[in-house]
Amino acid sequence: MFKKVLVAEDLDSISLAVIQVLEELNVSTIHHVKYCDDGLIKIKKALHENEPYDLLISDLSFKSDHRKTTLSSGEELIEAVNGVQNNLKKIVFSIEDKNFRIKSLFNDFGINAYVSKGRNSITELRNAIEAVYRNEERILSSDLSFNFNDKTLIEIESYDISILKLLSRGYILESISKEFKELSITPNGTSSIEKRINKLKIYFKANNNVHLIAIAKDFGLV
Amino acid sequence: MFKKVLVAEDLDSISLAVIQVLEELNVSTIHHVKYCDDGLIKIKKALHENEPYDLLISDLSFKSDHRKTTLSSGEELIEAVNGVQNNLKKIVFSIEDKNFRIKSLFNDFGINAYVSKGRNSITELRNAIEAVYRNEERILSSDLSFNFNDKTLIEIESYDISILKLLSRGYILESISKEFKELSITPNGTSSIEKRINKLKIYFKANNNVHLIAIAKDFGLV
DNA sequence: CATTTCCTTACGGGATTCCGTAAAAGCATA
DNA sequence: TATGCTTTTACGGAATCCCGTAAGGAAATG
Repeated sequence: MFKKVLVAEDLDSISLAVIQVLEELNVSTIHHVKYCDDGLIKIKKALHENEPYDLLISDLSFKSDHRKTTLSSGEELIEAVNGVQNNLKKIVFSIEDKNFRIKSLFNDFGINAYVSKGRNSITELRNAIEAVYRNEERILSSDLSFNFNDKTLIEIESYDISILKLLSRGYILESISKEFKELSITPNGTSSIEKRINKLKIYFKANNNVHLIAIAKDFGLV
Repeated sequence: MFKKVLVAEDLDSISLAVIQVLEELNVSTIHHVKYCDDGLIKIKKALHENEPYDLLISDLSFKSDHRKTTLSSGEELIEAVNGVQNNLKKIVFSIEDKNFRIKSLFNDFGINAYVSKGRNSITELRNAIEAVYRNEERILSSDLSFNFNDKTLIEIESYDISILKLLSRGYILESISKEFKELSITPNGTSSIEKRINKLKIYFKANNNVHLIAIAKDFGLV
């Protein structure tokens, strides 16, 4: 079994359970951080001292409070970690259940398992840890199990997200066009952006922009 | 201390911690349900058998899964419970941190304490339970502590929420007007609704309807 | 009962979205 | 360079939103 594991989870009520699982699995060194920044520091330090972690179990969303942070989400933490310790195994343990985001975690962030917090997540988490230890890939807790080849949501790219983001901040077409020109994002004609929004509306079956943003918010795209 | 407590919480990783707190406080009978419906049944049954619960600790949001449910949120559970056992003490333990919703829990649902899930929530929860037992009122975990007299968000009433809900579902002004007429919600002229939306836009500093809905989503109003 | 005030509804013009068509530009191929 | 294909941009009319003004109606006041 893993020897040294780091848990990144802000809610104390949850980290308690995670640590308990790790103890039951006889992990000898279990560390826990409540902020992403602390997680990165610990990983760097361990690496520097030649006692690197075997596994990272991280949440995705972290509450913001008085403390100023550089890394504010699990994604950011994982991205940073990938830059310093490539071989570290990664399990994400989160409430998120949107295919789009989960797929991106496997494809873009190279995580090894995703466990969704739910009614039986403690067992699911234990299973996932054991499976990752056996070097299995792309482990998904059983309440999710979607098809990785399904292209439905994967097609939405960062360009679309940028549009949705600006829309949700009250920009009108012309302002979006202007902003895109400044950021050298193409295409940036109002007409092209309009067409793209139209595609999104068809895709998400939205009646109008207001509806579209409401849906995008529900999907966690913005 | 309380003798008989019911915990309504779907995430097993969290209920574990809650139950642990209750055990430490020497609560002799601790029951736990993962669905709101089960919670109501248990409370009714206990009442019927003349062994009612002293305290309910409930989450607000419950994941939906294969199982069909009548009550789908903590609010609905509490509302139902208020109808059958008025003297039951109620603590809400949730991640929610929007003043609007929390105030409504105290004012409209008569809860005794609100503890927000966070980095020190286990201690907060323990304190809240003890305070409720001492008959203290309106207990709030320390990371929130807002002013109850602050009228900023309390002014937004169900009429506004109805408008925002329909907007977020893609309705245009005219459709909202028609819908309101059918439901006998007044005022229902397109012009009045328009004016109300305008007020909301000023209030939330929104540039347009799209922006407004994005903000409303962020605030958890819809 | 007349007057005032507030709330609701109606109307209108400009801005923006919505949606289709067409021109212009970029790109590959021969 | 010429040709065809695709992507991007431009344009225009209808629908809807946006925002101010005003008319109509109900409740409050004297």
